[in-house]
Order: sequence, then structure tokens, then C-alpha cells
Amino acid sequence: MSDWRADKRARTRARIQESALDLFARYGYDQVTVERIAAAAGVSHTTFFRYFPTKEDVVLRDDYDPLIARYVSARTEQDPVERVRLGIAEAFTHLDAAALAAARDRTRLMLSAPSLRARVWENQVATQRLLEEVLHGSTPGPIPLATRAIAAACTAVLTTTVTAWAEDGPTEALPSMVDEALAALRPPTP
Amino acid sequence: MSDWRADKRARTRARIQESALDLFARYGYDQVTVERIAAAAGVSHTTFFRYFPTKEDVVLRDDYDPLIARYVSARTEQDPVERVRLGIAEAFTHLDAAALAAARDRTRLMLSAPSLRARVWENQVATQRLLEEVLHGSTPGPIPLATRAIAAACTAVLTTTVTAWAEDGPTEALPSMVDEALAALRPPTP
DNA sequence: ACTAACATGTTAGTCGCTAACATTTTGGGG
DNA sequence: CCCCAAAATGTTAGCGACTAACATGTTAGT
Repeated sequence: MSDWRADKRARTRARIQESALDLFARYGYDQVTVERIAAAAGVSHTTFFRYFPTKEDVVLRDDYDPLIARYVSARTEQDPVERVRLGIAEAFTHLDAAALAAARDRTRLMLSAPSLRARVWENQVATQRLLEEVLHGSTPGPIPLATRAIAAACTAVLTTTVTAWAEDGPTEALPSMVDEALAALRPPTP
Repeated sequence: MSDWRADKRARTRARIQESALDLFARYGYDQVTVERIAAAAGVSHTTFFRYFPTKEDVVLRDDYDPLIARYVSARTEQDPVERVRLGIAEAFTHLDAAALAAARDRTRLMLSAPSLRARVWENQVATQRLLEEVLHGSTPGPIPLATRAIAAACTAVLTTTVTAWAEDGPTEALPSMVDEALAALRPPTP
């Protein structure tokens, strides 16, 4: 059984990541060298890079894209922004307080270092592409500019809201903040 | 007159930038080292960094934010998205074909290297903040989430449109593409 | 036990970027 | 005209992220 191999790899990976996040929290992202992380995890810096392509990637992984895709694509509203808004609202009902708190910590860390911040926006593009496809559905042909625009708008609103939440807002307020922010994209006065 | 000083500095800066862009166009961003740029410009790599804080900054500067701010804030529409759309449309009337072509080249270069792409999204945040302030106007107090969301949406739509334009679209089509994309944020069926 | 695949360490190198210090250039006042 | 101070530049050395080459160990299947 070579699953033993995969297990060990996973544990090593987790150990490196935990060491890194711990050190980052204690001393700040820029003050912690890869060498130090590797030492704390009991490996060499080469091994570190075998598990994570860059120092930034230790922090970066975002698991929420699949969630969004799932609950947004299940929605049947005709207006795309409403689909996104209600889909995300539903996705939030499947997250507990611990998940929110963890997301908040990671977001704060990401905002703390310039090089990480830059990568946040790269992640945003991934989410945006995903949303484009969800909104475009199974319709054939290239994704029209209008759809891409709407996906871009929703994604940017999401990122902005999460940022504002991580900086200021109360920990449990994210769902209502997202709702409010996306609602702002709707026509101003009915 | 020590303005002579500033003049020389400006010319050195321009020489470095031209050398860099030339080399980037020829060999690709990653294949060109700072050392090589400096040599081509007849300076040392330390001098390079005295003029540009990072290698990325040689490519990056974006002069269009003030334009946007000016023409959007002059608009009087009540709906913020309409203000942005018409303001930008007006700003475009003050740009000639050469400016568009240059912007297109620079955009393509930015999209070609990952490290540059990442910085694009950081620039986007600057534009977003600017738009937030323009839309918020002179009203006192912190900028509400709804305003930030709309600014984020418009900025993301802009970036997405410029990206699509740089990749595919005909050189002169940017204004109409921006118009179309921003219009997509309006309610779907009147 | 033998071997082949795989994970890891060692070493040395490149490149972006910074700091300390020496050197040159330039403008102005005696 | 010469000397001085400030500004611009070069030299050198170093740090840290990241890569490649090679050696070593460790495990899995025969």
C-alpha cells in the first residue's frame, strides 16, 4: 500500500504549514524566513519548497470557491446578481463560527504583508473565472463580456466585503455584510 | 538653477525605463535581469533601484486614475454606476489612438508575467479607493459598505474589460467595451 | 537480500533588493 | 579661480527567496 506514502506527505505538509502560521502569527510574515520555518518543522528549506512552491502559498489556499460554485449554480433566479447573493447566503448557512474565525485570521494575515496582499487579488481572479462559468452555465460559445463583467463585479464586492470584515466588522457579521454589499449592486430605488 | 538637477534625473529615469521596456519586449520580463537593464541604460544596478523601488515599478505606473476621478466627479447623475459609466465615456473622448495603443502594449506586458499580474490587482485597489472617495463626495463620516461595494464593482469591471480588450479586442474598441460592460451592471430587463 | 522508486539533505548558484562606504560630479561662495 | 558641500553614482558585500545537481537514505515489491 503506497497510501502510507501519501499519508506521511500530508502530515509533513501540515507540519510545515502549522509551523509557518505559528511563526507568522508570532513574529510577522516578513520577519520569518523560510529557513526558520523549515527548521521549526524539522526539514530543510529545499523540502519546504517541495511542498509549497512559494513562501506565500503556505498562507494562501482558499477552499471556498467550490462552495460558492455549488450554491450559486443551484439557484434559479433570473438576475445573476441575485443568484450570487442568495447562493452565497445559502452557503453561509453551512459554515460554523470556527470556520469564520479561522477565515478571519487568515484574511488578516494576508492583508498584513504586501506580497500576500498582491496574491489575494490573484485568487480573486480565480474566483471570478469560476463565477463566469457558473453564470454562463452550459450555454455554448465564449463567455460574453457582460457576463464577465457581472462576475467581476460580484467577486470584487465579495473581496472588498471580506476585507472590510477582517479589518473592522464583528466576527459573526460576515453573512449580513455580504448580503448588504451585493444588494447595493441592485438599482438604487425601486 | 538646480532645476538642471531635476532635468537630468528625469532623463536618466526615462533612459532606464526605455531600456527596460525595450528589453522586456524583446526577451520577456522574466528573462531580463535588472543588471542587464542597468547596463543597457549605462548605470549600475544600485542606481536602477534609486529610480525605481522594484523591477515591477518600471512597467507599472498608471496615469489614468486622475482622469477617472476628474470626469466622474464632474457628473451629476444620481445613480453611481451611471456616473462612472458616463464619466469614463467622457474621459475617453480626451484620449487619442496613440495613447490607447500604448496602454494596450503596457497592459499586455503586465499580463505576461505573474509577478506583474499580481501588481495589477494592487493597482486596482488604488483606483477603487479613489472611486470610493469620488462617489462618497464631501459627505462626512466613513465610507459606507454600499459605496465601497459599488466602487469595487465598477473598478473590477474596468479591469476585466481592459484585460479582455488587451487580449482580444480591436484596438479602438475600448470605449464601447467599457460602456457595454458597465451597462451590464444595470438591471437586466427594463 | 536486491533493486528501483521516492523522499530528503547538501551544496552551490541566480536574482531581486539593501546598506555601507568610497568616488565622482556639480554648483556656489570666497 | 579654487575650494567646499551636496548630490549622484559606483563598488562591494550581504540577505533572502528560489532552483538545480548530486548524494544519501528509506521504503516497496520481487
